[in-house]
Parts: sequence; structure tokens; C-alpha cells
Amino acid sequence: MTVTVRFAPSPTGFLHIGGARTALFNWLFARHHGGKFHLRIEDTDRVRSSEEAVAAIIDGLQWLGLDWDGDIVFQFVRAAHHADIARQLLAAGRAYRCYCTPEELEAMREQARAEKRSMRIDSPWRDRDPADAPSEIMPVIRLRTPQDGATTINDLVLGEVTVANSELDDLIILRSDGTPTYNFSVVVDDHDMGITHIIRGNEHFRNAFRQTQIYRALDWPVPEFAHIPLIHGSDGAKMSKRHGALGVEAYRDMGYLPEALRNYLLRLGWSHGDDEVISTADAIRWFDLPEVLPPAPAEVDHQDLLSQPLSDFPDKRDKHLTGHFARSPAQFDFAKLDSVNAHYIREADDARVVELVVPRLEAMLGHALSDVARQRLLRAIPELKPRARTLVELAEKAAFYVASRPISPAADAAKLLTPEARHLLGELGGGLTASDWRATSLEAQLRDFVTEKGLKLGAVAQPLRAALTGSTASPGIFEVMEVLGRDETLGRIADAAQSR
RNA sequence: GUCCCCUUCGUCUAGAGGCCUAGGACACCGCCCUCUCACGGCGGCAACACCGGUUCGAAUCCGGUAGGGGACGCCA
Repeated sequence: MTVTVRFAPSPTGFLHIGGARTALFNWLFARHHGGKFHLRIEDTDRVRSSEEAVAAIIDGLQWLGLDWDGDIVFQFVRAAHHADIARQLLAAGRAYRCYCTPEELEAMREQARAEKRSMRIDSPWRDRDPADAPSEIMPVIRLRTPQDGATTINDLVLGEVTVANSELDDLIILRSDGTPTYNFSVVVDDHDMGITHIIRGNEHFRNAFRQTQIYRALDWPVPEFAHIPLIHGSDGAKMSKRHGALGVEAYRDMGYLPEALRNYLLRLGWSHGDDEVISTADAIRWFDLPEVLPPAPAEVDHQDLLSQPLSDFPDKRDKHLTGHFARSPAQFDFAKLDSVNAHYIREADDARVVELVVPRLEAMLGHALSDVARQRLLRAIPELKPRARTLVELAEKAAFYVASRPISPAADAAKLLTPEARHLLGELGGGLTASDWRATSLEAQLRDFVTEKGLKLGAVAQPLRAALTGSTASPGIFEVMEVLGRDETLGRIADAAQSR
């Protein structure tokens, strides 16, 4: 049986960070097993769903590099099919029509709360004669769930969990308007799509029990469940669209690289020993869920098993083979994301970083960058990369390279340009004659200059930095001069020397 | 309130009864490198929620307490 998983967001907004991680885990699991990763849009809520949200989800997945297999399944178009299945359950006596009004249901919940009971609904129509049905009320269809016993789920992350059936009420599978409900549509779609493993956020854990009961009513095999711990905000509460969660495009705008976000998200609730930086290839190699071993059949030939080499039985607990899931929620931490991002910026290809930074610079400057400016950027990038944690920072620190003369120094840099310093710069400008204009030659010249003057290097380098970059912090000043080139460097020095 | 889950440095985590004087990463602090800022290197601060039990031995197994979270819709 080939592993088949799905990511099933509802298109009611952007692809938020929790959804992105769920998609990542499903994608990794499918790729690890050479299986299928499907995308299903759960758009049955016609009021809250939107085309824009679908586009945002697709855009977000593509940016993250999470490619799905086959066509996107839209749940809404399958509603008639879902309703048919629900009516089959009704015909088979495994579901029934319930004529309770919303007011009656609310009263039942109130009473349950007052009696400190679980807030479940006991519909009187479960056993009532349908002939008593009030003609003016359109009924819903409820699943006739077992009232005794318990339902057990062997969750691949949480382990075996049992809930008494008395805690689970007869859930509605078809609304009074004839449309199927979420839990029911999900089961039918997952079955039809051949989903073998359902990996999703822990907020769905309770649904696993209700969905299990639907599978059983339908006599369909129940897939494996894996409920992953939620991501919490810094306040310790669940991140949701209405509570602090941002769309992946917000992270893109904040200057994070997709591979950095993937790496960070992967490490939230999942680990592989002490590994922090994990390539996508390694992630695919290591990401797995524990096997659920079927009960050993009595006729297994143990002697035969013993004769096989041990290597045929990889120990899934071996940390080099598989990672490990946390069972408790993890707090999102921008500081760590920054650090991971900084690492991937340093690793990134220079030309790629330029392409990512140019639009940001153009937005800052308000005009398109010239070819000269782009060339300068490309040469500056190696010095810029270790100084930026995000592309936003990188753009800010790169701006002086492409700014046009005269540049305006920041306040603290302007302070360095004292009359004495300006005089010194004027002298220096005339003496910079390095023919190759390389950092090493320029450094040699400058060092000669300060020695001659009986100064320390910093006494000239800092005013020079202010003149060339407009800042007190920048890449090495000789590298800056090289990248800027002779004309621009001498021009900026002259600007500063003559400034007042 | 009911049900379920969870609890190791501030945060993400390693840990599978003796390898633990509890390891790594981020953040923070100090030192080194140094023309500034970074990067890098070295060092430091810092945690097994609590109480019992099992055991020669418990972060690890069991029970309880406390705390946190999730779910309790004709939403998904």
C-alpha cells in the first residue's frame, strides 16, 4: 500500500504558519516513503471561503517548495456525493433524522453544563418514531453512534488513547439544508482519495474519534492518525488566524528564506538528535512516523525470522534513521528563526540573494536599479551576507552601495566628520592612487598614510567609513572601497571633505 | 464545567533505568580576532513542576497534586 497523505486547509484566509508546518510534515512523510501528497481545499463553508484564500494557499505552498501530487481536490463539488453516502447510512439504519431545534439543543447544553456533565447532545429522535416528526422542521441526519463501550485510537504521535463512547454524541453528518458537515466530508474524501495517514494539528484530535466512528459505520478501513503538537505564540496560547498567526507571505515579506522557514518549522515539535541545521534531503531521509506493527499472527515462523540478518529489521529508534516527535506544544520564537535564516542567507547563492534584495532596494529608493548598481551589489553580497539575519536587514545594509551622491550620513556617522577628519579625508583622497583598486592595495596605502601621520588606523578608517557608507558600521572599509570603485570612492571622500 | 493531552535551561530540544556533575541550539554576558559592525573561535549564566512509590540505582517506570494546552458548533 503506497503511503498517501493530504494537506486539507479551508480557504478562509492566508496559509498560516501552523498550516504550513502541517503541510511540511505531510510532504516530508510522503517524500520519505515515495508516496503521494495531495492538496484538498475544504471549501464547504461557502460564506467564509474565497478564491483569494485558495490563491494564497497555493502561493504559500509553492513559495515553501511543497509540491503536491495530482490535481487539487475541491471538497465543495463533491458535496452531492457526500450527501448520497449520508443517505445510504440513513437507509441502513446507521443514521437517523433528528428534528431538534437549535433552541432545544442549546437548552440541552445549558443543562449539561449546569449538571457538570460532558456537553453532549442526546437526541430524543434517535429512538423516536419518525411518524412523530413535525412537518415544519427540516431535520438533520445524525450518525447513530455506539452508546456503550469505548473508541480507541492508536495515534502515531500520541500513542494509544481511549475515549468512552458516552463522551461522544451522535454527530450531525448532513445539515437540515442537505449539505454534509466537515467531519463527514473529510471521511468520505479521505477514503475516496485513498489516504493512508492523516497527519494534522492536535486541534483535530477529538475529530479522530468521531471520524473513526464514521469509518466504522461505513465499514471502511480506518487510516492511521498522527496528531502533531500545536505551535503557540509567545503568550503560550495556540496560534491561530485570529491570534497572532501570520501567513507565510508575511514571513516572506519579513525577509525569511523558504528553506530557513522550513528548517525552523521542522524543528518545532520534531527533532533528530542534536541536529539544528537540517537540509531538505536529510529531512526527507529522517522524517518518519513510527510503524504500527500489526499483532503478530500465531503462525509466524519465529525460527525463520531468527535466521534473517539483523539488518533486515532496522531499529526505528536509531536516531540516524528517524527523528522524534514532541507531544507538547512549542512556542514560536523569532530570535531563533532569525538565527536559522542568517545561516541560510550565508549559504545562499550570491546571485540569488541579489535578485531577492533588488526589489526591496528599489522600493526603498523609489526607482529601478541601474546595471552598475546591480553589479556593485553582486560584488558586495559576500561581505553583506554574514551581517544580515533577514533580507530586510540585508537591503538596509546594502543601500549605501547603490545610493547616489552625495550620500547623507546618519547622525552618529556625521559626528565623526569633524573638521580635522574632513581635512584628513581631503588629504587622503589625493593620495589614493592604487592602480588596481583592490582591497589589499588600498589597505597597504592607507596603512602607510596613517603611519606617516602617526595615527591609528581607526582614526582614519572611521571617518572614511562615515564618508563612504554614511554609517558607523559596515563591511570592511577596504572591501567597500573596492566594490564602490575608484570614481565613486573618491567622489564620496571629496563630498565629505568639502561638506560643512 | 466535562473529556483528552502535555510538563527538562527564558525559548526550541537531546535523553528510552546506571553513559547525567543533565548534552546541543537560540537568546544573553565575557574574552579572543579586529578599521567599525558582523561572521568565526573560546568561556560563562541557566532546567528535570511538586509530592510519594517501585528499584541497589529514577529526568527516565507507577500513583497523586499543581500548572499549561486542546476539544466540547447544522465552522473547518
